[in-house]
Amino acid sequence: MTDPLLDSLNPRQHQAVTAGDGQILVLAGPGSGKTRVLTRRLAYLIERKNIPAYDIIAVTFTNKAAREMENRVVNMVQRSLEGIWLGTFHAMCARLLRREANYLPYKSNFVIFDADDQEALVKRAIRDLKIDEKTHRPAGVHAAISAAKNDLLLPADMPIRTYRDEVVARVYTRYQELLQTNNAVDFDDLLLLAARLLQEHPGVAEKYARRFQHVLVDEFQDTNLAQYELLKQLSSYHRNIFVVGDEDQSIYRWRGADYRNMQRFEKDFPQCEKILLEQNYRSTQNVLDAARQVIDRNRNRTPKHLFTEKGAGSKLIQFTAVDEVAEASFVVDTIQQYLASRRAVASDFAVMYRTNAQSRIIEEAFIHARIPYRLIGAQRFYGRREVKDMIAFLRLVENPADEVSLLRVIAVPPRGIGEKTISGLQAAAFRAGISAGEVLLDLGRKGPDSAYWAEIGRSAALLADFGSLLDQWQSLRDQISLISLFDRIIADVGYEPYINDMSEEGNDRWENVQELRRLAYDFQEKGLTEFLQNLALVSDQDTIPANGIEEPQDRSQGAVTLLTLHAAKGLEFNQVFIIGLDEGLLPHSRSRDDPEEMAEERRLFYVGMTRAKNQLYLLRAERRSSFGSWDYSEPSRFLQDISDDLMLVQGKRSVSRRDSRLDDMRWVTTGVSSTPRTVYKTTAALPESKYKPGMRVRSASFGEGLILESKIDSDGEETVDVHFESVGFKRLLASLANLEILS
DNA sequence: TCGCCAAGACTTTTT
DNA sequence: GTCTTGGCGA
Repeated sequence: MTDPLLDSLNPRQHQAVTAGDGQILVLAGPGSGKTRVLTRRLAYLIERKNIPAYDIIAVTFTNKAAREMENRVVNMVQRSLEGIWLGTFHAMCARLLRREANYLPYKSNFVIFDADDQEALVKRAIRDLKIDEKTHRPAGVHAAISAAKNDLLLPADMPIRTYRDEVVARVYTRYQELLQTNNAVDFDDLLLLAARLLQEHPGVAEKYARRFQHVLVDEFQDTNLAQYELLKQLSSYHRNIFVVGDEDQSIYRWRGADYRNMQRFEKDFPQCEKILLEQNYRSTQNVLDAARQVIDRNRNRTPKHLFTEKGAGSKLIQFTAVDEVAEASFVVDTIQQYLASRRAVASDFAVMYRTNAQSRIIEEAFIHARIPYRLIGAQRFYGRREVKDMIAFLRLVENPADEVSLLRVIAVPPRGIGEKTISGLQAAAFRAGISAGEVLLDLGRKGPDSAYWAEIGRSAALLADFGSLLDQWQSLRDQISLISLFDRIIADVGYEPYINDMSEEGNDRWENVQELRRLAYDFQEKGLTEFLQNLALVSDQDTIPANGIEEPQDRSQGAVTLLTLHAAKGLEFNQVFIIGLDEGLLPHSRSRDDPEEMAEERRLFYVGMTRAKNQLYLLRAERRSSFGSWDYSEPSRFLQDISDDLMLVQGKRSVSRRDSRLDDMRWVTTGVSSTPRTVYKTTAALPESKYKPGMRVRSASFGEGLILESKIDSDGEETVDVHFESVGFKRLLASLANLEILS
């Protein structure tokens, strides 16, 4: 008899799924069936061990992973999953905190501030304390506060060794005060507050620890101290904790993740059972061997010997392009060749890069070649102004104390409320000891009878108008549906004509608002609070369709996926291009001086490599344009770790110089012809430029300098980039500059 | 108060 | 080259 739960598992997977009670540590290499083990384990506990779903907590890092697990388990078990705690760390913590809000200085309907809100609030804290914003950048201070929170440190616990530490501690203190008055928490607080709540209230900790007979954790290598502590607390009674992870895929150090939690786990639970999953079901042996050559240089890890039954497969291909445009066109040309020969469809491909900024050139190339692509991440939807505006209106209805949202929309669209009026409102709120939102509501309800009317003076009527709108929305909130509320807000403030000026961009903006409205549809039942929490906790990862399920669409061929290496974790593609294998980019220059950071760059590359099922392309460019001039770079050190027998090195494309007339031609790849040819550029037909890089020149106005670059545009006009000793970089028209050639 | 323009900063990864 | 910020005029 075959058992659908245990069917087709390899011996190691089987061992993990059916492991007994206690602490289980599964070291799962890439492509080794990690998700499968986790979902089967969950199903096994419920179905075979008769553990009520209610007594289980399973945590992941992304909503997508949680959803995927849920969907799979639902299909495997007869029983209902009702009552299970299955979700992301952040969502599970939010649930815990809302339930136990009476132990906290927050109301249970607190809002969750996203990255932008957090930075705005840090900025405000810095200004409140009259600290210089230039020397203490809000982003940097926020990063320091976030790091402290991930290490479970409150402002009072901050070690102070330098003046900077002292500044950070003060801002942190003020920042927390502001969050509290806004009835808001940030991402890190969700973890920190939950962990500390359990630490400080043994009664509460025991309640949850007794309930959760089994704790399951995905991506354990990415946990930070707060998460680790939380898991320990939750599993402290039954002591059944099942974690799955891979040190080699830990890529969130900068977010406080510590892969050594894997080792800490072994120390904290010496009797734990450790299971190694090494059989890979994704990649060819060549890809695995190359990946291993890269990752084996890291220390402090459990060596793994990934193997596959797929066979060697084809060699990796390395290509050196002359610049980032040539790099992009190699990607596009190669994909077109596959598509033309019908050996692949667009969705088989992924292009991965270290920094989001690299996506633009690639995007342009895809647009020109008319290959459909989808871009993951880069805040493209939730970061949009119009989307944030609408969310801010909704958050204000939910929680008028949310001053960040209030300030965001109080003058949107412009309604005569400016800086002065706002500071008057804030001053009145401060004196009354209540939030600005409450003052606004009072003005709206009572008009001239409000105690604040006279205090604020001239502009009180304008504030009262907006306050009255807010008041109406609040009372409508429980009477009408979420969608109706949404529409009502748009109508009341005249948002549509404000953002949609009928231009193409205006239409896009309005489309985004409509998209948000569609998202609200799914929360008609669950309500505003849930909708807002969901908006705060969705990640870009969550927009990637689940494995195997293609978007219901149009282009039956799907689209090429463009994404950062970070976003690639957990995914797989037939053909993978990793671009930008240059020193300074991958590994990134910011990791240069820190061995731990460098090791993480290596892991990041490893994660990217192991996404490839069949073919892996590694690309680099000898130079890249960075605002104005060219950056030249060496090949990434990681390339040198891959042995010659695994990799084919291809010649570079011959473009000797960037020329604006070629920019138009560059993309003229022949999409219709059956053999799309690479367009090779030559310099033969070009008019000679008078000035050449490296020449020394003298200018009447700037003195002596060195030619960095020279190009001729379509009118035959020559533009030169010169570095002058006196004034540095200048871009000049050769015909006007009258440069004298010295050498 | 608001919109326009110029100068300046800016590129690491994101729940 | 692009996005944000701040200053200035209407």
